[in-house]
Amino acid sequence: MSGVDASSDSDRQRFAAIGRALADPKRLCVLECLSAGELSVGDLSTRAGCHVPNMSQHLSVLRSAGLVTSRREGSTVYYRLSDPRVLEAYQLIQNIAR
Amino acid sequence: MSGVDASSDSDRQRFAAIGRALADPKRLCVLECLSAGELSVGDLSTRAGCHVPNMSQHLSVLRSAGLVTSRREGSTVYYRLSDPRVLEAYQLIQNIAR
DNA sequence: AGACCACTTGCGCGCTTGCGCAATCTATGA
DNA sequence: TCATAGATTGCGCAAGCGCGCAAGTGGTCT
Repeated sequence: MSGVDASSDSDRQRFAAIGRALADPKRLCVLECLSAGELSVGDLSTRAGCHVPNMSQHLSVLRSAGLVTSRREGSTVYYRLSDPRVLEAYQLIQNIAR
Repeated sequence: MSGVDASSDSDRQRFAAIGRALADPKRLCVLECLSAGELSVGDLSTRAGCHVPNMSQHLSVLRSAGLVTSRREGSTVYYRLSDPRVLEAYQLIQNIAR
């Protein structure tokens, strides 16, 4: 438990992918917005203050990293956090940054 | 506690800086190595399998993000984790990646 | 069918990053 | 003082990222 075992290089590659997903202010904004529940791409883009295609790309990064999942209802796609630990990690980072 | 308050854009910028620091496999390797205690730049570079100048740059990124601190003893510089929460955050990311 | 809405994808452009290499700085020795 | 070891900094290049824009896809209406 809680040991810090050495990781293989390919493991670290996957961990780094999560780091990259957390490396952009707009993507962090998305995580904050989704903490209250699922939202559509359009909603997220207005809250983050960017255009829809741009938001779609950011969401693609977050989804590739496994931080969010999507659900389609009619023509609109709703995104949600895939795991509560995602929020834990973000809050930890916020605390570290003070 | 543990509320997810909306952050200002400049706050998210700082949080994202920590994300970027966690976005590289070699830097994650450094965090693993430093989990056991402080190490010199030369030691870290051999463990990460890279050249000393490259490691120095990675350490500069980690230090700018506030994840590590340095201590000079004679001509060698020792780096250590600045906060145990840094390791917590990394372990959380490892768990999320499954 | 056609028009419309929500979203995704592809392209092109700047900017940033990671890297190797050479040069430089700092401290310890002879 | 000179030489040497440890670490940092600057430079140049290839690769990657964030963005806007245009085009394409999937779904819902009349």
